[in-house]
Amino acid sequence: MRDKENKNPADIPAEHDSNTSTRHFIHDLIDEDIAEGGRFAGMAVHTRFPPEPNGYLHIGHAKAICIDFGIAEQYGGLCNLRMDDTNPSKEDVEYVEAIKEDIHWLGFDWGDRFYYASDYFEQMYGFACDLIRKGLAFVCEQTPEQMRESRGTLTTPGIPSPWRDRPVEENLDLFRRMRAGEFADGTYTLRARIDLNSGNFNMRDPVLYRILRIHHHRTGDDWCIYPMYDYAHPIEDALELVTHSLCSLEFEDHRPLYDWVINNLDLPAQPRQIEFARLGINYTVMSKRKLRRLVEGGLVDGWDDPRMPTLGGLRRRGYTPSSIRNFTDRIGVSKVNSTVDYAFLEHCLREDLNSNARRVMAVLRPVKLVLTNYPENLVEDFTVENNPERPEDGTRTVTFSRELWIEADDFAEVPAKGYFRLFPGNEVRLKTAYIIRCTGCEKDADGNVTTVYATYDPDTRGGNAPDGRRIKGTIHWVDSKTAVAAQVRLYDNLFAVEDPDSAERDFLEHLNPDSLEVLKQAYVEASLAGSSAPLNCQFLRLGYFCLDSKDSRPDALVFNRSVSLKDSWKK
RNA sequence: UGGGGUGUCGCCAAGCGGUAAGGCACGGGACUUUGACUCCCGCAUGCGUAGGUUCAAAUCCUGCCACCCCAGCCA
Repeated sequence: MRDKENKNPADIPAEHDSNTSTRHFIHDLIDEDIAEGGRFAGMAVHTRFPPEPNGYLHIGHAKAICIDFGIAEQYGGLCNLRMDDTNPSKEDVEYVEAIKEDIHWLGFDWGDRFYYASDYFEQMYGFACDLIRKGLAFVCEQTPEQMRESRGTLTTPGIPSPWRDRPVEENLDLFRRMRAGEFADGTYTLRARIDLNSGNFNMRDPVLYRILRIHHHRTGDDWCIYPMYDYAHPIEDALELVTHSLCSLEFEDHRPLYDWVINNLDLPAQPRQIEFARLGINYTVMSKRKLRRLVEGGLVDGWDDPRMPTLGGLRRRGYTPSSIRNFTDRIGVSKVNSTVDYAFLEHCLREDLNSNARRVMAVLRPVKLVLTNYPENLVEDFTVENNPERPEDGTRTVTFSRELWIEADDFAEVPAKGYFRLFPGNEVRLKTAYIIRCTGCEKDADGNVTTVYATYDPDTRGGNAPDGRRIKGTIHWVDSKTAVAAQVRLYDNLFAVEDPDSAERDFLEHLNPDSLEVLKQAYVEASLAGSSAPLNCQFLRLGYFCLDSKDSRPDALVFNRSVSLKDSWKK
């Protein structure tokens, strides 16, 4: 049913094309607009993603990107990328390239439609003069304090600025001189003349232009007056022939002003603003301001720390573009303030990596296993499948000898109820190698197990029992003769509480002290020697890991755990 | 107290007057050379709440309640 509206159904991943969650209320509204014709007659659906280049993109932006580009795609329309750079005090070119890179990484492309709001400064100035001529804007001399006082309160209307009825010619002259740099910063503003009685503060004569002598990253010092978002945005959209301007819920109050600008100017299009809820995820924070505090406070390893919800962080953590697109697609789009479980994001990653990541064996917390009846100098080769989900990915060879590394967790001197791994007297299968029987262990002075002893059954090569006996446990291992040492970083939630934002206390007080655990002496199988990023793989029975793009070197591997495997045993 | 929004399972979310989809999480079972994957089964007599209209209401009407956003020369 959904496909009826989708001009391009082939672009929707097959695994959820029967899922209604990809269709949502915005589709309904657009369908209505198309059916009505009217101001959208003859126009292709046209959206835009308009970030302000003042920080790095995070997964909340990914939701918006998927909606903006996704809807354009589904309707056979277009989506522009536009830097909303109307406030030079916060912006920097540094972010522009990073933003473009992140969007491309997600798999979206804006073609030749990359724009800057600053491209339109001259036209915006002209439109402002039009508003003045229509008596819809005036130059105001109120200070910020005076403006705040005369704006009124929730229950009382605003009172008119003393400059509200300034004659058109005088307004035109003053506005021209504002632009010419005749006045100091903050001394004059251009304001819209709308409705001081409105219950909506945005309509109580909002500021349209302010004087700001700040070097702009693109226009340099050409301008000393800059347009405000509420005035600039509808013009930017209209000039680009955008039909549907999608944004988040907090702009609902701004829509009347958006429409006011559209309706009072002679623009080439009349875009419609539609608002949706922004993404929240538990155990993390999403505001740029807070993420910045984490970075600047040195609490994380930069904007791309693998624990960060930034696209850079998720990428370094091992998240794939399709896992993120899938996630944003499946959480749906609505107007309800919502917080999605982090577990769902993890689910989407596991789902992707389960079918695509090659399996390897690695031992994170090594304990030596000695097979006392295995010949001292014998080395055998075993063939292992790279991905049981995808036989076409082939096989590889791992070596096997008398001394192996196994996971400390896979041995228990005294097994808990239901434990079916290695313990004295018990049999276990070494993945693809042999069935072994534990005979005991050796401990150091502190009681830590240092070596586990076992005998192997030579008749079970490959792990098959000729007598058909059932072996419940299969454990992973790495040959100590060929193992490659590696550092492995395990990550947990950055915050210890579900909603670090809500509490009375500062969000930083909820940081999870155990969000990072570094294992300096792990062992991975020899096939991984010399690898370099990007590399996603599954460490058998442990989880999905990737090479750290910053710190790993072919001769000194560093892995990040992207997400653990589900574990129905965990004590 | 003004304006704008939203309330369907622990978390997302369909539903648009005809008798509560789906996913995640969770619990149980089957399978298993990953305690993974996969596969079965279970999981809202209930849709913020109180009334009303109707043969029939999550869907329509009215009142209440709760939560979110807004008084930047930020976006």
